[in-house]
Amino acid sequence: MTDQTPPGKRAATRDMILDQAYAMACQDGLEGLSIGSLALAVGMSKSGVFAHFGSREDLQLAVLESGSRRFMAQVLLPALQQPRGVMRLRSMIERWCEWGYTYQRGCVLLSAASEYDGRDGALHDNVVRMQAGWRGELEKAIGIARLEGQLRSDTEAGQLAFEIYALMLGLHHDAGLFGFDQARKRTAKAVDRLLASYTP
Amino acid sequence: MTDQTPPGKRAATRDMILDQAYAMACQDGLEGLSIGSLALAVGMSKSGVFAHFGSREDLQLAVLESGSRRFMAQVLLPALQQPRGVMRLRSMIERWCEWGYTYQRGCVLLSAASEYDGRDGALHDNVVRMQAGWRGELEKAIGIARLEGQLRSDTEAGQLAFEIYALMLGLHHDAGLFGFDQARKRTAKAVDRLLASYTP
Amino acid sequence: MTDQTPPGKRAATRDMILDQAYAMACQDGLEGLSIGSLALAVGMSKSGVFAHFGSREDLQLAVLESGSRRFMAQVLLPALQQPRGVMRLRSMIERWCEWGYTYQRGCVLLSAASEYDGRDGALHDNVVRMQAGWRGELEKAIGIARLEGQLRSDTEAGQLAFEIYALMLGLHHDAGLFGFDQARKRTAKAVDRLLASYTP
Amino acid sequence: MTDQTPPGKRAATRDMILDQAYAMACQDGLEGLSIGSLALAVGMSKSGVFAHFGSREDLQLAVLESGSRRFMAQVLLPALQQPRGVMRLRSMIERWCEWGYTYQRGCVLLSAASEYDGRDGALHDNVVRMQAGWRGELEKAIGIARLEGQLRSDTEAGQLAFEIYALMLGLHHDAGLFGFDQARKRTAKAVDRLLASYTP
DNA sequence: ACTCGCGGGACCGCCCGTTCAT
DNA sequence: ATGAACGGGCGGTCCCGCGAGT
Repeated sequence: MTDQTPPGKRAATRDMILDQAYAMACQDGLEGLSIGSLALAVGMSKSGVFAHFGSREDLQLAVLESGSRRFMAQVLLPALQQPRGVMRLRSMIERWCEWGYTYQRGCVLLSAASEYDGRDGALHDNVVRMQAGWRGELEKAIGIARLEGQLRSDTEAGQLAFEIYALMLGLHHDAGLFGFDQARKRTAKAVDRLLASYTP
Repeated sequence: MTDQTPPGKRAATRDMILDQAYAMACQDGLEGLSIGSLALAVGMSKSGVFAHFGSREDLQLAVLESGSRRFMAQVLLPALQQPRGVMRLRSMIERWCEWGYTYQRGCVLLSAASEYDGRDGALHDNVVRMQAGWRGELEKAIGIARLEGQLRSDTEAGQLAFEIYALMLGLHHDAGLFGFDQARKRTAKAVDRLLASYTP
Repeated sequence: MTDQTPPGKRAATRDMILDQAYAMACQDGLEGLSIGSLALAVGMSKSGVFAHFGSREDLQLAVLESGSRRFMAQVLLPALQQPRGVMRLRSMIERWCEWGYTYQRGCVLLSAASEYDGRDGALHDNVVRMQAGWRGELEKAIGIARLEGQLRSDTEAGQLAFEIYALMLGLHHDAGLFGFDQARKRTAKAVDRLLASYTP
Repeated sequence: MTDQTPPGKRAATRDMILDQAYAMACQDGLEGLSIGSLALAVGMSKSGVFAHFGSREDLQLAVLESGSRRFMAQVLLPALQQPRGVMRLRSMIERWCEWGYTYQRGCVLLSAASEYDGRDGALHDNVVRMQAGWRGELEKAIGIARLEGQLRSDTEAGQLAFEIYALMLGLHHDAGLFGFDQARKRTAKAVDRLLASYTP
């Protein structure tokens, strides 16, 4: 519990770096991260920053996972508090819409998907794993809603999850290029229409 | 007008470079373009390539515009041959779906949108302009279809265009991460359902 | 004398580190030693290792001296047990030939000689001192053998010691590049011929 | 014949760099070469120097080969002008003794031998190749001298070449540590005695 | 007393976009 | 359209010191 250097100094510093790195990656993508500029931003030396991660790729992986944890904490977990069914599904979508636009602009996970879709390596693999994981959560919520009788019994979870996902990509895209507000409204409308067409 | 070098030699070389650059950008994005590797690929010297564009950014702009022209030629123009109305709209979507997956994987324009959405500069501006232009074409086609009575009279062109766009993003996303075929099928289903819900 | 930490804990740790450092220096030379990899090899932290020596140079000096002590223990001391004269001299040479090739390949002292011959500093000075010391031992043994009448009375100790030394360098060189066995045989022949030509 | 950049500009610059690199490697060994300090020494930028070689290893290889060419030009070729037999062999040895101590101290080839004997890679391979080549030349000259009847008919070329080589190593070693002059004298004596013992 | 965690600063090899004279 | 060179930045490794824990 009590270490030799103040309790969690290392972890604290690492988290601080990671926070900054996450913020920077939200703007410039994971590929845009450079250890030098990150070090400058957190007021440390390059080697000091470097030592916490061991390699640039490991830093990127850490940022990616950090993004995933944040996403889970702010989107998935609160939604799981909601009652099962469409209400929970809607909550996931709702929170997802706000996610990334409260504090900063952009979402590392989505950017990462397009940055690493063509390549291979640890980054690619983890991106796929995370996207698949979250997609699975969506499908699970859809499945529950169908069981509850709140979605049509012939609803294909994969299909609906894909369409929801597409709308979020649309939101992200339009928000980046044309502004968040209009995109947000259109997304809301589209979600309503989408769910309506799957309602019995 | 007539130089010592054959009439269009310079332009021809430039086009050749641009072709290669476009192909490379499809894989690694506009930010992944490097003058050195491009020069290597076309068998010229770095400065030879460089001289044709003046700066890396201008090269990227040229590649972007080249992508746009290709897109117009392969997606928009053929669709405009189709009879006005939903048929033309469907043709646009259909061609859009295949675009980028016949010759190579990926679409520079879409990648560029996520690469430059947060930044500013000439690249960003041009990306926005092109996206807006294409979105406008979609909306125009939607408007015509509505006038023809093939879409419900309360159809908001901007909204529907947004939703179509979102589906294409979904296709692009899933194709990159989980494979083209399944993504293509889901997109087709979603498009059908989407247009159906806007049909009178 | 008696601390809170067991009596010779520090010295024991230091020796353990030194052993490892010596082994590593046999392979990569004194200049190839790095505190980081040494720490990794002995399972300590870099600063833990560092604290035992104060600087990289001091570590190198310690390794050098360690090499010298080992050499004295395995080559000089046993030879001094031999009866005075050519027999003792031959014993020195014989043991020298085997030295460094029983446990590991290479000899730190010889490598150090070529690593530091051009430079100056503490390392250089110590290398010179040790080489001179060992050369002196050779000359002393030669002098005794001459007094015993086993070498010609006009034998110059310095000259003969130089030639013996040269053969050992030849052995070391050829062993490293072309293999130990052939080099060993040629060295043996040369030593025989050399001593024969100095025998009355 | 007439290029756009002055005839041999590139080669001239490269040679100039190589000269400096060779001089530096004579002092600090091939492993001591660093592109930064080399660039500083020749008054160019790091990238300017780098571009001439493509990698540090290639630079080292170039320096190594440069050393070999110098050696051949200053030692082997002039000796081959001498009449066949012991005279030529002596000429090789004589020139070898002076080699490296007229302009600068030390010999890259010999240092390289001890730097790379334990490792593997292109450097090691080339060092072995060059050492073997030169050793072959020595043996060839010895063989000729034996055929001429100037060396005993039972002379083993490989053995004698080894012993000559050893003496040169001894010269190099002692010159570096204790001064050139004394080492030179002892080497001369030893060579005389060595050849005498192989003379019929 | 000894060891460690943590960080700094210099430097490394390498690659980038860019310029200028040819 | 080229060849030569530049300046700056990259990720990474090195040796080293400070402050604190056991």
